[in-house]
Amino acid sequence: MVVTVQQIARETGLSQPTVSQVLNNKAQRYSADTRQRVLDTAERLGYRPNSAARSLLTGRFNCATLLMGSEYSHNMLSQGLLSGIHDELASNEMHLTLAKLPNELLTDEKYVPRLLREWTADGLLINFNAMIPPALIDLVRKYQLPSVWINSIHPADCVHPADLAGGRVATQKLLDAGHRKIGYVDYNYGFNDAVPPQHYSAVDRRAGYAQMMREMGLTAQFINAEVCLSNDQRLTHMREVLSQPDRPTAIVTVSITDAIHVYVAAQSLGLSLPKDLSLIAFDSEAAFGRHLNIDAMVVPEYQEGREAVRMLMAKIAKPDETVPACVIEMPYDSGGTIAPPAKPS
Amino acid sequence: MVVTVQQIARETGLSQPTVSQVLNNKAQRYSADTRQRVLDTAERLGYRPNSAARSLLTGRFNCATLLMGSEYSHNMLSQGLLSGIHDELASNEMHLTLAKLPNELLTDEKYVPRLLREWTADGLLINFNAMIPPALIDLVRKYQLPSVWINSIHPADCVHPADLAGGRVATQKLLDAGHRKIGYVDYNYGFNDAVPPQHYSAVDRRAGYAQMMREMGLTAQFINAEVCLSNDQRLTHMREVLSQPDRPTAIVTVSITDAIHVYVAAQSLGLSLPKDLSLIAFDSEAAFGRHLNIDAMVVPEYQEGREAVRMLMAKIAKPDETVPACVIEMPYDSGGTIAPPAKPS
DNA sequence: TTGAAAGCGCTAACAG
DNA sequence: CTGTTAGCGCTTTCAA
Repeated sequence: MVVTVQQIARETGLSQPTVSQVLNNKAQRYSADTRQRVLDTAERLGYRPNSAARSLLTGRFNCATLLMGSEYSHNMLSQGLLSGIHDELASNEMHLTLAKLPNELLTDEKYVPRLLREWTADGLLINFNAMIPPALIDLVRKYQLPSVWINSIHPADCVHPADLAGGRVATQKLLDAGHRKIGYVDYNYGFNDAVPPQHYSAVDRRAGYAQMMREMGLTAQFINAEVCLSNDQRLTHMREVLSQPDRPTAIVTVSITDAIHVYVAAQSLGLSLPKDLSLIAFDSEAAFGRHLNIDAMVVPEYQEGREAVRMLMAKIAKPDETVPACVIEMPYDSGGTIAPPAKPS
Repeated sequence: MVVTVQQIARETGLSQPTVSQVLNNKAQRYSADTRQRVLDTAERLGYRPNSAARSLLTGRFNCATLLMGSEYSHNMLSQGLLSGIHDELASNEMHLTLAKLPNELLTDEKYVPRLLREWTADGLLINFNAMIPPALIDLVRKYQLPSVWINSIHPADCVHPADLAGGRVATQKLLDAGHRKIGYVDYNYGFNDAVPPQHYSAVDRRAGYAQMMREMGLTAQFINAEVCLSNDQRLTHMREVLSQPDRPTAIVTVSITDAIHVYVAAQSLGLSLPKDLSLIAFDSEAAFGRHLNIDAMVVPEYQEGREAVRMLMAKIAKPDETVPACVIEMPYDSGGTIAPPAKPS
């Protein structure tokens, strides 16, 4: 059935450690003949090293676990982040296991997924976008595994985008084009019974916008609602906003969803972008330019993933040292939706 | 450092196997006192079983590997699929490792990721949406690991949505509402230099639409282009189509991206949905209703994931038996974009 | 240049 | 009820 080193040893008439040595490329000291014989039979039999046996011996799993929340809004596991994590792990000869933390943990503190109950990985990447349950933090500490927080702010050992700076830059782009009446759209903002609660990124992006406007002596105009609106309600609301005589000439949105609503509302009012309205959104790498071309501050997911793994590798090497928080700038990508305002205000 | 059964044995003065037995809940035959002592010290020391040691002994890794292409268009790893796979694995006390197959494999046949070179998982889930490289198929056969194909059609051991039936149902919905001039939009269709080549799903969805139209004695109207258009070009093209006097009164789109283009183009022409135009799209679970409310045939990703794992578990149990292909119906979800045509044609 | 011996952490068999 | 013995597949000494 499964081919072991032992079998190759028998087959070749060599000792089991000899085969092991040859297969691991160590010790060029073996005779060319022996080496060839071993490699040939290994190939012929389809030998594959048993990672469990090696782990047991080395004490390393060559594996990191990505821990995520189980609700869509909690994890938003993006293609880019996953790719970045995967690629950087791969370049360290490590692989990735996935653990979704079910809602049970949030309520029933007893529940812990097997991946965490057992000793399976060398490190932990924690991607909880919002509402990190305190039980999780305890668990991580108790688990004593090198870990890095992704997309959340901690004193150290974390990586996240520069959302505040992103908010500033987005606003700056519109200011540079000559806009003064700039609105900020986040239809998920503000209502307390929101599920999930606001993530820091939404708060920071908004704050970046507000800062920039204040510094320029301009009035911030927040466009949102007190309650959670449906897509259609948002479109209607947005149409109302854009129908006002003193409507904003440019808009920043916290997400691509909001941006699409602005885009569609504008179209239906006969406003064309960017001639009559400028628009810039925060967007993920994977979604950028996918549906519509919209200027965006792009969440640097891939780089985040790579950076997180680099930090994790450092922590695995020196478990007792903390790594300083890593804040990654958001690049700006043009989508052709920014132009000077029609009539200078 | 790392706590082992051995240490608990020393700590409690018991033998190492005794501790092991107690921890594994087997053998209630131990004295209550002993059991308590073991469990307490295990808890106190923060004991965690070493999965490698167990794997070595049992010959099972309690783990499945999800194999994906590394290009966006190749994998489209959706939230739903991942969740389904994860949850079904979890309910079998298994976990998930991820392996992205880099482009090297497509060209350099020598390259194989470590996860496949080594003996690490009990089974393989293969999610290659398009262009499965022949080398991969060989590799899978050579690897002799129980495996299930996701989102691709094979004689057996595969799970995929019923795209053809989906195309028929989508068209039927519009027919039922009274439409006769029904267009089909797929801007990625038709040009040969397309990257990636057409996935079967696009072909089947289109074929389902065409079948239905033919059966009703109606003329199919395919809306696409000979070359790959940008988002803006698609919008322009769509506007032209919808400006014709004999424009379709209803549209099926192969993807949500195309649907958004139709939606926006319609809005900009002053056509409101569903009054002036009905629209139904194929959409993923994760994206449904996310940006805009649009009627959709929803790709049953979560269920696919669960089904794939169920099949895999069966194959792991009986590696020599094949499992019949599993085709999953696509549910229809209303988004409020279907209504009878304005003037009955 | 190769083989023998030991042991990683754990479970399963059997003996007491 | 509990301890002893053995061994999973592999790597790492160390001896020959």
